[in-house]
Amino acid sequence: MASRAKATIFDIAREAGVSKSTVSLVLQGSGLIRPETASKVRKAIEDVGYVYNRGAANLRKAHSNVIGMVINDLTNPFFAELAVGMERVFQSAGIVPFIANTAENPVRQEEVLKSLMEQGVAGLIVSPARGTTPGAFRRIETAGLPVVFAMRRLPESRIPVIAPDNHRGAYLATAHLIGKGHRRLVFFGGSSDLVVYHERLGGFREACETQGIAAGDALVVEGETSRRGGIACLETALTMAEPPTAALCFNDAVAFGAMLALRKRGLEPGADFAIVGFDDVAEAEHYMPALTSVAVDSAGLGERAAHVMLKMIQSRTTRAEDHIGAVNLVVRESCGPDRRARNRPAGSGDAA
Amino acid sequence: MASRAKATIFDIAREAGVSKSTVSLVLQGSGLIRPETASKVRKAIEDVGYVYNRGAANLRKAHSNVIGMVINDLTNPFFAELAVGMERVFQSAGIVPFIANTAENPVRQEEVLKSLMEQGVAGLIVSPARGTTPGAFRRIETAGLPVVFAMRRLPESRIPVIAPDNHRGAYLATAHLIGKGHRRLVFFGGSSDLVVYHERLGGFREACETQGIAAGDALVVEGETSRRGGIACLETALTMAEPPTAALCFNDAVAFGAMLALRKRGLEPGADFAIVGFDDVAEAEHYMPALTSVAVDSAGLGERAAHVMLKMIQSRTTRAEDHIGAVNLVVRESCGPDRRARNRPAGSGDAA
DNA sequence: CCTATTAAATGGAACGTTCCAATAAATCAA
DNA sequence: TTGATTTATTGGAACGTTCCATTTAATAGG
Repeated sequence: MASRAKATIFDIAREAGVSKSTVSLVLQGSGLIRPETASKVRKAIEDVGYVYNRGAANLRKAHSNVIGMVINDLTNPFFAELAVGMERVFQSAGIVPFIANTAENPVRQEEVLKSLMEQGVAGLIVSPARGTTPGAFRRIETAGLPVVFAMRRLPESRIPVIAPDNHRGAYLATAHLIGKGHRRLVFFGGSSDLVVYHERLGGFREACETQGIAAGDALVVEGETSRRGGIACLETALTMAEPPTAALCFNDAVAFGAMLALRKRGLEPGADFAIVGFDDVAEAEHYMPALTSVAVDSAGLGERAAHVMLKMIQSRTTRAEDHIGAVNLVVRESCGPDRRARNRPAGSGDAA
Repeated sequence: MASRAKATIFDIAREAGVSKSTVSLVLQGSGLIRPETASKVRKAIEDVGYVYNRGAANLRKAHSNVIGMVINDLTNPFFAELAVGMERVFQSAGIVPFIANTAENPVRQEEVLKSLMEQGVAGLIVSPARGTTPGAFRRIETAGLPVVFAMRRLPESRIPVIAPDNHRGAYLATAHLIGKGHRRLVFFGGSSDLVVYHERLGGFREACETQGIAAGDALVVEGETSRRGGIACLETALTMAEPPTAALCFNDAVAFGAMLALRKRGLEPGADFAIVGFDDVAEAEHYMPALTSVAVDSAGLGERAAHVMLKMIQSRTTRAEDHIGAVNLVVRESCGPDRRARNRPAGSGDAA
């Protein structure tokens, strides 16, 4: 049954006693073909075990039906959620998204992008790896391929971005911490080569300033954006002369790491040290203690990114509006009041 | 700079003053070309903003450099780890893996497989969705495309499988539970349309039998293989006339769910009810309490699957040996001894 | 019955590569 | 110098589709 060489439309044509053009028309669901002929052809297709060669087709057709999704860290559940959101909308548009992981490695990213382009994707949705060079997307842009950045952006790039309102999210979270009585705050994780980092840190700083926290009391500890990074950040923070009592973490992974490190030191997250995360991944709700976090609706952002991409492809443009998604703080159990504040007059003795 | 129509090797040829064949040769890194000519061509490639059309090339060449990775649940961190393992080895072989998610949906899976085939992938690594029909891979097999199943298998299929030793893993875990004094055990999650389920359940049952647990005391509660499934399983188990004191869970997600449900009822996982997971995802170690689980070395299995695939492609065969990966039980804090056993003579009064 | 119109099916060129066979240029042996 | 050999380069025919321009067949109008 399995003929050695793979079947082409010519084989189908012979089998069905029609011309290759007729077969092609049937394959495309054209209404020009008489129904009986069409079903005869369809039977032949089945019989010869035909598989459509999209590469050959794309040689003539303008655009393919696949779009590439380039993600910087597949093991972060956050990105899986993003991916799932995108898939929902692409599926109903008859588009197949292929996901590729860059593992936060710009070199790998380069390869992956190249490969995706060579494959003839119709568009690219990218969450760029840390340390991506400014020129990394020049090739793609000059090729006129639609690209949208999801979650992350590059400095001075004209590529549209779909991302949550990082500044506001961080502001909200920080204000919450301050409202709980904390005066010595720290920002954990991330690094300055990430635009998102500056946005979140900016929100953190603004909240500190408007709520009257002295600049010197708003600490910053950079680090990896992973659980491991969170552990490291906490260790660093606790060795400080005047250690903080609350942390806003770059993302939930960092927050989980920080909580873990607290436990290792016999401290209880929430009671002994307040932690707020960012992203609100599914785990946040189920953690012990449940993590207070800034919900960004990752699946929703994924859907949005997909829609924008669809529109770009359709209108064959490479430009689109940025979309800044609403955020909201989900308060759970990981940030109680500052304990020391309860034992002293509030606001006193905080400046170093 | 960005010429409207995309550049082809002819454009490069004109630019460099050579023939298209020369360009092709350079593109393939052939040693037949004089170095100076080659670099002249390479410059032209750069100048015209050329992007290689792999679809066109594959029309002549036997095989592409992309392999498809079809995963049933991208949000399960376990699969992300598997994917990462595969990527490591494919990368060094110059192969780009494209990941597609089926979200445990056989229809979606069908689409995804079709699309991947049409794209001309060189091979497929698949963790089949629950409820995959036996014929789902017939098309692919008759096309002679190499396929390997990872983690999951289909009943009566000749497709090679890379999976952990599920039977043994379950046996080990169950024996551990019994060793801790538990006599009323339950198996949580999964369903009988999964071969893995039967394997793990088989190990569970065998351990019960050899360790002298009455058949009636080895309970089974089927359910989704997710956190939510675990919650449901636990609820069901606790409403039983004579509830179990320990559970082996189908996977870690189910275990996390079960622990969560215990907490909701004011019970402490480990102390009040023993839980063992399966897969040992990264979270297991960091959970509260840390989850005892069967480690399967997912990244290692991913690497193995990739190697097998590489060999199949190379030797253009569609057959390969199954690979059953070693497992080991990682004991943490989620399963203490049976409390009741401490208050009674061991082994008495357990049969219903 | 002839012509105009519509419907259905078809042949051929094109898409961007690879690869083989052929040519052209350079080197060598005699 | 001539012919043989090696080294670089090239033209042309595939590869499996799509799509346009045609052809053929069927139907309708007069």
